[in-house]
Amino acid sequence: MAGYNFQEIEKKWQKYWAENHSFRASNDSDLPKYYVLDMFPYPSGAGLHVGHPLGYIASDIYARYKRHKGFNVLHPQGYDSFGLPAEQYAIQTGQHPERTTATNIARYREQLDRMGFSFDWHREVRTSDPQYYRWTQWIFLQLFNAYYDKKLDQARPIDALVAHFEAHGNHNLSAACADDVLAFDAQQWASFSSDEQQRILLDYRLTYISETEVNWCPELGTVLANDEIINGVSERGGYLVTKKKMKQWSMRIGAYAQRLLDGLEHIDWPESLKEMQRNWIGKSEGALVHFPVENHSAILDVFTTRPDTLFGVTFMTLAPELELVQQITTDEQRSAVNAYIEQTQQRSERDRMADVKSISGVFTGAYALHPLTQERIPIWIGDYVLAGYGTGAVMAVPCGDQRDYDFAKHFDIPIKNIFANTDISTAAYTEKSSTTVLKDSDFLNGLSYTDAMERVLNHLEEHGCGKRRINYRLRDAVFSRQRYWGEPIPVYYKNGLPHPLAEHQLPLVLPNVEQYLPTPEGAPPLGNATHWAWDTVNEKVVANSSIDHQTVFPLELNTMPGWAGSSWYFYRYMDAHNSDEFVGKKAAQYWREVDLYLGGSEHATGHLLYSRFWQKFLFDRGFLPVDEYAKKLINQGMILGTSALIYRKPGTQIYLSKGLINEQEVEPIRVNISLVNAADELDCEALRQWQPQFTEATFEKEQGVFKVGREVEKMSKSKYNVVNPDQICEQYGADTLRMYEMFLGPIEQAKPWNTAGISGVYSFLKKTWRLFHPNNAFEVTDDAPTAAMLKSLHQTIKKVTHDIEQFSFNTCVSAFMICVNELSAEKCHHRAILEPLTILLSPFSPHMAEELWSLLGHQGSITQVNFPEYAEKYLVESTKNYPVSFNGKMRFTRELSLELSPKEIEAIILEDEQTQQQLQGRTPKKVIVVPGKIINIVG
RNA sequence: GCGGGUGUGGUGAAAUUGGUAGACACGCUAGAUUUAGGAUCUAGUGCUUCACGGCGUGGGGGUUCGAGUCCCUUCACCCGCACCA
Repeated sequence: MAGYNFQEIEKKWQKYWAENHSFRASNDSDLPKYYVLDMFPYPSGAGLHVGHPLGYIASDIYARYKRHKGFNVLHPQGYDSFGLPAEQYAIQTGQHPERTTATNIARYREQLDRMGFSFDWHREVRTSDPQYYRWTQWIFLQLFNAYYDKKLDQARPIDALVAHFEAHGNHNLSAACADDVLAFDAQQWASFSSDEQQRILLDYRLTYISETEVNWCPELGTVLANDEIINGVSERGGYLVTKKKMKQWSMRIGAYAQRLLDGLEHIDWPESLKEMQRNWIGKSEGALVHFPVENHSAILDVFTTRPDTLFGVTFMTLAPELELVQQITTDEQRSAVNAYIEQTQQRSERDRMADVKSISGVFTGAYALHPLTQERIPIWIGDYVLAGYGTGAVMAVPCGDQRDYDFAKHFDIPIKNIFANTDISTAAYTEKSSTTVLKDSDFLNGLSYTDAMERVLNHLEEHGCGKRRINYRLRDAVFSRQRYWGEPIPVYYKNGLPHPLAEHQLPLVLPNVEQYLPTPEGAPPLGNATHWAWDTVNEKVVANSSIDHQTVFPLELNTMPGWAGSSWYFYRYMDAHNSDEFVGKKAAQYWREVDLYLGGSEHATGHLLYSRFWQKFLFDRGFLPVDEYAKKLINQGMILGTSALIYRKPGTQIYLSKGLINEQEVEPIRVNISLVNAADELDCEALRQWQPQFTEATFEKEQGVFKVGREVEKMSKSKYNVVNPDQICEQYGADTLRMYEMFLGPIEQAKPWNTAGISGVYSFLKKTWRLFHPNNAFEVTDDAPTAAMLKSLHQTIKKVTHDIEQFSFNTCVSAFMICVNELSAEKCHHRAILEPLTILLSPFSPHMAEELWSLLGHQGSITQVNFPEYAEKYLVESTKNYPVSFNGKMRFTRELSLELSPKEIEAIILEDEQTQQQLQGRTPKKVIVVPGKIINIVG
C-alpha cells in the first residue's frame, strides 16, 4: 500500500474501535477524570450537514487530547429524541414518531461513526426511551413534592411544609408561592378537607397547576414557552402566537432567579451568553407601593424602580387583562373598558410587538388615593402595561418616564414636573443624575436621586404604604404541552385535583393513539388514547372505559416540553444503565460535573437556563454533588451555507442572469447549490430536470453563461444550500473533513462553508503520509535526528499543546502544516521525530495516526498512549541541543532572562553575528531579538 | 433604545498580548515533471513605483523609541433583548 488510502484506513480503524470498545470510560479508575460533553442532537429527518459536526470535532479533539494526557475521559453522545418535527410528520403520514425517530437515529449514528468520533456509545441515551424518561418523570415527582424555602434559600420536601402548616398555618412562612394565597392558621389548616389542603399545597409546590395566560400557537395546537417564540412567531414553523388563558403545569423557576444569577459568577461560560441569561432573568430593584382605591376595598400594588418620583404621579395604568380592572371600573366607563379589553385580546403577539408606537388606553372611571398625599389619581388601562411583569400595574410619572409622558400627552392628563431646573416641554426627564434635585415633593425636596431613594424607601416601610422589592422579569416556566410526542406527566386526576404516581409505578409509558391531532373536543392528542386511565388498585394503565372515579381515574393529557429531557441528560451518561437511580451516588461523586460543554448559543435562554434550574433543585434535594453542572462552556459558531439565487421576472417564466438585473424588479428564487459551479455559473439544463416548475423556463444569459446570486445564510434543507459530510468523507476522508473544519477559523466564530479550501488540508495529509513513505513504502530510520528536525518537532509540540489548551484548533492545523513542510524539506523519516508527531497529530487525524502507529510497530490503539511521557522524553533531550522556546522572535527583559538558562541565552546570541557585535560585552536590560538581528537594546 | 461582539490582502485567517503585520492555507502567475489525475515539486504573489522608495490592520486624533494590539472619538456590520415600569 503506497498512497494514502483514507477509505481503507478509516473503515479499518472505525471497525477496530467499535470491536475493541476503545472509548469506553470506566467509572472505577485511579486516573483523574475529565468529562467532555456535546449538546446532544435532535435527530431530524434531514440528517447531519457539515455544520453539525463542528462542535463534535472540537470536543472530540479535546477528548482525545485529554486521554493522551492521562485522563479518564467521559465523552458520551445521545439523542434528544422527543420533539415537534417527528410529530408533525406523524400527523401528515400516520407514521408513529417512534419509527421515524428510530430511522433518523440510525442515520445519524452512521454519519457520526463515519467521522471517527471517540464517543462512548455504551452510554448512549435517548430522551424518548421509557427507561430514560422514567427518570425525567421521577424528577417531575421530586419537583412536585418540594417547595422553596426562601429563608434557607433551598428547595425542601413538601412534608416539611405540611409540618409547618400543622404547627403555624402559613404564618411566619417564607416560601415561594402563588401571589394570591390566603392566610390561615394551624387550626384552620386542620379544619380543611384533604382536597382543600391539597389545593393549597399546589400553590407552593415547585411544579404546580395554575390558570395562566399562555402563549398559544393555534397552528401547532400547543402552548409555547417564551424562549420558543422569536419575534412574536413560533420558533418552529414561524406561526402566529396569541395569548390565551389555560390551566397549565408550571415550574417555579422564579424561586431560583437570584441563584441562577449568582451562579453565573462561578462558571467559565462566554460572557455574552451569561449576559443573555442575566437579561432574561432581568433583575430590577425598587419598591412595591400600595395605592388604596377610592370607595373600594381593593389595594392597588405597583412595582416601581423609581419610588423617588412618587410625588410626580398623576395617573395609574393597569394591564387590561388584570382581574382588578373588572372590579373597579365604574358603570359609565364599563362599555368603553370592555371594548378596549376585547380589542387588545384579539391582537396577536406579533402585532402588539410591531406596533409599540401607537398609544391606546381607556379610563376606568375609578380613582386611587396617593399613599402620601391622599390625592385622587385617575386609574387608566393601557396595553403598554404588561400583565406578566411586576404586578401588572404602574404608577405613572409622566415627568420622569417617557412612556407615561407620551400616554399623558395623548390623553391630556396633567403632567407635574418634580425635577428642579429641568425642561420637560417635549420629553420626560429620565436621567438619574446626582446634580438634579427634586422639587414639589414634600420631604424629598432638594434631594438627589440616591438620597431621595433611600429616604422614600424608609418612609414607605415606616408608614406601611410600601416596601423594598426586587422584581425579576423571569417568569415561571409553563410545563404542559398539548402534544403527543413527549414525556407523559405522571399524574392522574381525582376530584379535579392532580395526584402523582408513586416512584415505583414509573415509567408511565406513552400510549398509542390513532390520531396525533387534538381530539374533536379540543383536548390534547393523548385524549385520543383508548387506554389512558389509572387503576389505583392494580397500579397500572387501563382502558378509559373503566374509569369509575372510585379506583380508576383519568390520566393527565398534557405532555412535557422539549426541554424536560435535556435538562438532566448529562448525569444519565455517568451511569446510563442504573435501574435504581437516575444516577448512582458513586458515579455522580466520581464524575461530579461536566468539565467542558460544547454547543450553540441558541440555547442560551432555553436549555442552558432550565438545566441550571433543575441542577440547583436536584442539588438542594441532595441528589447531586454540585449546583452548577458545567464548569466551562464554549459556543461553537454556526457553519453557514452559501445559497444560490436566480432571478425571475415577476409573473413570467423568464429568469435573468445576475448581471442583467440592473434596476429591474425581480423575484429571487433559491436553487440547489449542486447545480452551480464555483464560478457561480448555473447548469440550466440540470435545473430544468431538478424541479418541474423550471421545465419551461427561459434563461437570459450574459456572455454565454447564466450567473446566480449568492447569499450566506443558515444551512437548511429548505434553502437547498446543504453540504453533506458524507460527500466530503467519500471524496477526501473524515480526517480531512475534521482538520478542514478546524482550519476554517476560530471555533466560536460563525463562518460560511467553502469547499474550495479543502484541498490544502487534503494535500497536507497526503504529504504527512509520504513523510512516512519516502520511497512509496513505509520507512523510518533509527538515526539520530538533526537539530533542525528537533527544533521543528518541539516548536510544534509546544505550539499545538498550548493551542489545544486554548481551544485554538485552527492555529494547531497551521502548526502541523509548517512542521510537515519543514520535515519534508529535511527528508526526515526519523523514528524519533515521526513517532511523537504521530501522537500529537492523532486527536486531529485519528485514523491516519492509528495506521501510522501500527506501521511504526506498536500494538493496540494510539488512544492509550500517554503523550506527555513521549513529549517530555524528547523535549528534555532536545533542550540540551536547542533552546526550545526560541521560535521566531522573542523579547528578553531582565526578569525573563533570569528564567532562561545561560545556555539558552548563549544559543540565541550565538545565532547571529550582528547580535554579538551590538552587545559588545554589555549586560542588556532589555533586548529585542528577531532571527538575524537585534531590533532594540535598552540599558 | 439597552446589552454583547466584530472590522487586517482577491478569500479563510495568523500575529507568542506593546516588538520585522499578513504566518498557514485557498486562489492567482510562471516554470519543472508527468502524458491528462481533484497528482507532485520549485519560484512569485498587501498596495504603489521601471526602480530607489513610499503607503498600508474601517476613518480621525493621542500615548510610546515602537501601536493591529493601549486611550479618546467616529463610522459600518453582526448577535441578543426590547412598551420590563
